[in-house]
Amino acid sequence: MRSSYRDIKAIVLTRIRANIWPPGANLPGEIELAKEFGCARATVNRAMRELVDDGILERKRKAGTKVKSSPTRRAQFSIPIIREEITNTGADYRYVLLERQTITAPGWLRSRVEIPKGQKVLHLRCMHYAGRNPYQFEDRWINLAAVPNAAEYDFEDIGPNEWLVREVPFTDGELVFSATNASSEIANFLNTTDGTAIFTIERTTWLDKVNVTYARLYFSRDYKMTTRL
Amino acid sequence: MRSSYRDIKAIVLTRIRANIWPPGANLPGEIELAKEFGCARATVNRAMRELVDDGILERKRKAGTKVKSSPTRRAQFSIPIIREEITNTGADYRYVLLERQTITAPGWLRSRVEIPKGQKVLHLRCMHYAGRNPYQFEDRWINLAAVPNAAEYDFEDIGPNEWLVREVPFTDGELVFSATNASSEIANFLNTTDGTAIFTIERTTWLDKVNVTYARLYFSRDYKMTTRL
DNA sequence: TAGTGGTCTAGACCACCCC
DNA sequence: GGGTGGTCTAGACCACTAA
Repeated sequence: MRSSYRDIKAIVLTRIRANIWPPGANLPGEIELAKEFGCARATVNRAMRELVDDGILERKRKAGTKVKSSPTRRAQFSIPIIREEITNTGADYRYVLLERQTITAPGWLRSRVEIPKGQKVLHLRCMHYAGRNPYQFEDRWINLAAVPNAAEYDFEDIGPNEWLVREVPFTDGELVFSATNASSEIANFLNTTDGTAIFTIERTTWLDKVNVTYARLYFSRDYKMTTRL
Repeated sequence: MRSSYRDIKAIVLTRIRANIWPPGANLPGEIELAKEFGCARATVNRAMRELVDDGILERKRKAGTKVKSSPTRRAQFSIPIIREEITNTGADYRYVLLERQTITAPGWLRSRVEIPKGQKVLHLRCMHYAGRNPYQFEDRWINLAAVPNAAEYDFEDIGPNEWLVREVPFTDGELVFSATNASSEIANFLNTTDGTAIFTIERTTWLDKVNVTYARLYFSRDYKMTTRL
């Protein structure tokens, strides 16, 4: 049996680990490798392209392929729908809308997401529970100019995140991870004490340069986000 | 000009956004799409494969291709070499080794990373600075059975992360993100007050099931990790 | 069991960019 | 200018799995 692109990836990785091709080294060209592995050039090409995706190799036309000198492995993760994240652990998911209010976009929000002055936004605050335990407090603003039908939806049964993901497409997004000391209000929602370190995600999404929504997600105490490389 | 795989990706995304193919909908098969776009099936295949990678589509043999019902976009990020992360901001990078000690792996570490009893590990504690400001406190353990030559390296000039990335290959890794209240010791290192919320990364890597290293990285106050979707 | 995606091939043309 | 990777093609066989 000839080599598949998976075989080739494995072989290349082995050689890199064995220091046959140390960081910074140039690899043979695709044609030569295809000859060595007894396969078509396209097969080698696919293997190499995936290794670039994985952050192992660098390629440039004419210059060739080399092992990245500092092999910064790329990690992939996905922000799951919170309902699924909770039910996957076996717990019951419960959602509560705390507040729903149409307001004029405040200055700090406008400066953050480039919303014009006077623009109306929908402000929502909600809690997500895993069984009896608070799981996440969500503080969210939705740009009503970008999502007019949000104004008619009550968000009593379905959280804004889940609703938006299903109803409103987006082209760009930003995620910011940080740690926050719980304010007394947030501590109260999350059933913990003032000042507790809270894992926080800020999420912003755009549809073709127009801001759709901005959210701050405060997770319960001891929440950890895990990723494999 | 015929369609390239990039064109096809763009068209498919447009149709999904225009609700021509709403979440959960089945797409035509590759052969049919190839006919529509006037290109080879392989070209369609590549476009579709990448959309699966991006978290937009799901595919199963025989069942066909459908739009993910909850389009969980996957985000990619790379953990940069800390030196580069700092010098990229224009600041000077400074590294200080605080402590270097060979010890028998403590129980909590063994249980976490499956190191046999009695195994020697190298324990390092270091600080990374951006200019005059503390940037990260690193608490690291290196499995000397997996990385014997770490015992002979002094780590005075190069941080363990950077050294390991260059010297020791790994096959698997785990990243855990969380928020921690600073202990008085960590607060001291990071020049902040007790209890400050600290963004924390735990990183574990293995080489073929053998643990290489485990590290806890405590970032300075207000550190944020940003990713685009 | 039949239909769909998964993969491979041999050949081709092209774009980029280092020398 | 010429070598390298980037992409596309037309055709083929295979593997999985829903029906």
